[in-house]
Amino acid sequence: MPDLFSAFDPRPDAAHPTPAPPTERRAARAAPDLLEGLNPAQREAVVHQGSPILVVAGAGSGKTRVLTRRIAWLVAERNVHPGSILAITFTNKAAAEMRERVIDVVGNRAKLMWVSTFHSACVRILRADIDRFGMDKRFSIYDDTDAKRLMTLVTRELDLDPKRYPVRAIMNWVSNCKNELIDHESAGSHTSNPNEEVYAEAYREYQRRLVAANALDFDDLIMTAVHLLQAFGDLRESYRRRFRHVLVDEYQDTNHAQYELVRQLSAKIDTPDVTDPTVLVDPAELMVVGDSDQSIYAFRGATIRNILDFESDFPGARTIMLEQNYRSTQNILNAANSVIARNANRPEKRLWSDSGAGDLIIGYVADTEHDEAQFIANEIDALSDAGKTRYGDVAVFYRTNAQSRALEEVFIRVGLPYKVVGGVRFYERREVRDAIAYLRSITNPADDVSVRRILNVPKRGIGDRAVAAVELFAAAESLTFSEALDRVAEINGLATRSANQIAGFAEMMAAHRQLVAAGNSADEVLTSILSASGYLAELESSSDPQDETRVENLIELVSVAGEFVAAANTVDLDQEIGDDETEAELEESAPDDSLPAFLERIALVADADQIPDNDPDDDGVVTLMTLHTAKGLEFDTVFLSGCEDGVFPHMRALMDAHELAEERRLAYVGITRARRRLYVTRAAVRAAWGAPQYNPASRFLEELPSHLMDWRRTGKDLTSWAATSATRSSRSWSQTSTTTGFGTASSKPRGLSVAAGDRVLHATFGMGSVIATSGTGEQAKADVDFGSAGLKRFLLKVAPMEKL
DNA sequence: AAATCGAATACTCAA
DNA sequence: TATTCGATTT
Repeated sequence: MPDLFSAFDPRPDAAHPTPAPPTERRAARAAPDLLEGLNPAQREAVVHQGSPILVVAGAGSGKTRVLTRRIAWLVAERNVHPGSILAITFTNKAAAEMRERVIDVVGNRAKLMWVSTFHSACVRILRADIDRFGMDKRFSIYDDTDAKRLMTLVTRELDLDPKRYPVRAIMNWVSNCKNELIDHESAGSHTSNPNEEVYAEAYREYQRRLVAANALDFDDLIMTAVHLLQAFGDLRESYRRRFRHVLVDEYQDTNHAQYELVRQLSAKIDTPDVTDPTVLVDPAELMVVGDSDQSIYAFRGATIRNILDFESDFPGARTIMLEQNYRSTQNILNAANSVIARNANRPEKRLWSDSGAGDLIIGYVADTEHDEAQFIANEIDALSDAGKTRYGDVAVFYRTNAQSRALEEVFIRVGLPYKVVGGVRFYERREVRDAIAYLRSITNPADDVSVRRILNVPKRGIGDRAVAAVELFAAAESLTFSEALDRVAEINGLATRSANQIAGFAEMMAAHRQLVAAGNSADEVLTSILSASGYLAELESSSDPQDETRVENLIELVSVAGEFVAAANTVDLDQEIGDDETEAELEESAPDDSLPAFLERIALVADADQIPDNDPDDDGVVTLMTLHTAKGLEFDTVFLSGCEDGVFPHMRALMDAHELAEERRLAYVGITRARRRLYVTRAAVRAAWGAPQYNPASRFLEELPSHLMDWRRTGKDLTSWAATSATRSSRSWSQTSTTTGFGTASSKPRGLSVAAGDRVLHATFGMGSVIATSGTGEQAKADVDFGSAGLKRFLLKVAPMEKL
């Protein structure tokens, strides 16, 4: 890979604003087009030269447009070589779109750009040079589930009490370390309590096993890429020479590791090549785009520090603000502004639009989540019948994936076409994961987690005892698990049947590694292993109806692989690459339909990559997704469902000011996705884990100016049973109802009845206020906020508590 | 070694 | 509610 970089000289970057255009025609056409329709601030961002630049882009202010135009401008006007551009986007889909649009303007040479997500870019860097850290270039990428499995093994080995040290907690801690670029060796010195000493030890062992399996988890992708650049000057230099322009989208959601990566790539070149004066010594031009009000990924280490401190991080930096919104009506913007204004310590910023006030925001309070879904379905139908919108222009948002169920049930019943984005993901289904584990075992035999997953799937009679014997042998001979399998004849204490089965398994895997080595494409290898392993046969002969859909999913996976292979082998014949590109460059974008390439692709698909395309020729489908997934998108009509305290904002955010601020930003993101129509809905009663939950109105609803609202149904309209404890102000309701549970009135007369909004006095925690109630009868519980003492949940039957 | 059943657990958000 | 885990049985 480094050879490829030196195979071309980046052309001298245009110091002059209007360089000689490659062809007269292109320049004559492209130059005016690229700035057309941009406001002055946008225009400035597009043509800015030299110093680092931060574009503060409010929601809907046309930042994607700015990014795309700027890249096109760089290539068409400033004669920048496409291969020297690195653009980081948030999703692969966004990357693909941006690439397409630039190709439209400057032609196929644009394919030489790196337009990708942080993770894809890092994988690319690692695939090229991770062997310098002693790892194989065919490393596996472990997702969250794989990582969790591995960590569970670690805790078992270290004999940690899973109650005291939950796997989840350890993983979060490790993840935080990696986001801060703290490796397993130095983690021990970053501990502040005895618990963390244990975490650090688990980190060390986890990492040791990860390396032994020749695997990286998601956080490693970024951290290891940064470490690679930090460790090897020549590598660092070659990337810095290569990338003359670095552009980063959604900068507010970068974490420390990502920030450091950007810095590494766009830093000054330390050792200018004095022998060749044409080699550039200036650092790459850096442009980052973001909006601190849309920062919603703190839970995975994102810090708005990066955007707030940009000017001090990059001396001489310049900031451009984009405040004009081209997306939404003024009513929607005012609503968004009014909500986000409640967050403390934010730089003042107000979006404005000249597209008119537009419709009022429609609010609806439903009795149950099903009624809420029914209202949404009815509204969508009515809008569609009236010709006001197409299904494809409508989206329904919710805070958590679980909320999609009620919506789906109703949408199916009324026949409303929809698609759920995210949630139970395709690649997380058992059969798909099994198939992927097979593929990973083939490409990366050291991948213990995958090999062990499928060793006895389908059943081969290789049980725990056999696995233990293999493990023992592997440890004694210091082999990987897979290598031990290959030498099954030497293993003692193995039942003959098991030994035979293992030998057969090892042979099968070896044969498939041959297939890959012989250059067979990903879909061929997949098809072969599914039948050779007997996996498909077992599902097909099963009588369990669930297995039918499993077979369908596997067929789907095969066809995904087929499409991948086909796409990799597609060459555009109608557009030719400029003659100034060398063979080496072309080779870099050469088709790769191999199995490792396929695995890499599917490891990094994001939820947002699955969003249905909006084909103007048909009606499309309604899109259902979480608020997080909705970031960066826009729809004519948006439903913000589940606006209830405890749901949105989420229960776990209620006690912490920072988390609450993040939830509010999430609300801001949700509201600003809407172009013309915004609905906010909530349900008084919602089933959670089987038991009904009564939630009060979301505090964000009160933050919407009432003159912008059109309430179709309010808390006062609730059916009486649903109104029970559902509203903050309805104390009278609660006294009539909750006491009697369901027909067991006499059994527990001492069960306290409370409603959200009630004040209570607790024997140990003192005074608090009821946030929400859940369960009925004997199981009735209440969540009470005691201020500094925190939020507690009580079983009302036994809680030493009285109502005030 | 595999199948079956009941209990426990889990729902934030995600590359 | 739905899946997963572990213990128990065959």
